[in-house]
Amino acid sequence: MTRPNAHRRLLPSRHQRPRLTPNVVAGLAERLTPRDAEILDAVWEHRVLTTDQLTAIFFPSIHRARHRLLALHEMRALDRFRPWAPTGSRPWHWILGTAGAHHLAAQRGITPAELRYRPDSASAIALSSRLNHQVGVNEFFAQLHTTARHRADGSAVAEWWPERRCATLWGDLARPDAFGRWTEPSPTGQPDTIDFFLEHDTGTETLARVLAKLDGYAALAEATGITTPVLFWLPSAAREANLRKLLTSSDVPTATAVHTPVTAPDGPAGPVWLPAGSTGPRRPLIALRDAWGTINPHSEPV
DNA sequence: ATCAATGGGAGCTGATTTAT
DNA sequence: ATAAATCAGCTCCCATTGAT
Repeated sequence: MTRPNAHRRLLPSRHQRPRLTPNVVAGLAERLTPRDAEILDAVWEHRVLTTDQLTAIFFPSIHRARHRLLALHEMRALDRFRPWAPTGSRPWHWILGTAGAHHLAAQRGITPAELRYRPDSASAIALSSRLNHQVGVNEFFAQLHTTARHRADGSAVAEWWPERRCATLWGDLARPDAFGRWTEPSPTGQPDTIDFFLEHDTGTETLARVLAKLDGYAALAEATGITTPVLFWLPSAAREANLRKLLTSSDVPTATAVHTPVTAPDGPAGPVWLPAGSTGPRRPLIALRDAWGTINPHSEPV
């Protein structure tokens, strides 16, 4: 009963997962590691994370990630789906499972109902037209985690607030895809930090509509007294060039980058950012602070 | 001593591309 | 048209490591 791997002999696993009884939920509490709990939390907060993304954030190797995620799946802590792909295969996409929701609620000291978890609404993302967008946003932060892990110098994703949390706080004015805080060590000893709002662009909105969001960000900056730069993470060089033509005047600091593997091989932490009004060279994420002068450094959001 | 996590090998599935 | 090669990703298995 206490051997987590014993049940793995039972195949096919999909049909052998236990029903959700109080016993299952209680058993989960004994078998989940602290990292497992973080995974459940992340999958709930960010709706859906792929095997690669969870590996980047939590695991030392893809091999171990698959191993543990499968175990969590069989415990009903996680659910998963695999989007159809025109060519080749896609990784598993992981979402919170019913037993995982119970555990997460207990961990937070609330009831499952208060968590507002519904299995069908959680899995709705699988068929949602926003799946690619959500996965893209999460990929941005997964790549930051990869950079931090690879450097092992103290660089870190200090904050990663999902769209839902941002909307709760500021939704009447602006609805960023995420709020983030990235830190890197500096020679002074005091770490460098940059706060940002992410606008992950998949090219489906008109540029006029994208641009119109900046009014909301300006209003938000005025309301809170904190100016937080907006980063546009774009799918193609053409899209970026067209947007930059329109970004010439703005009350909010902005920067753009193109997120193809060729243009951003090192992810968003690398020298890919071009501040609005600048002609180059492209700067690393951390260097954007200097690009706009000192905008209330180290200020707390909210 | 025990048990979970890790690292890596081997083999499987499902899909496409290339060769016969 | 059929078979073989190829590819990404997942699972099974075993030896080792690490924490308690």
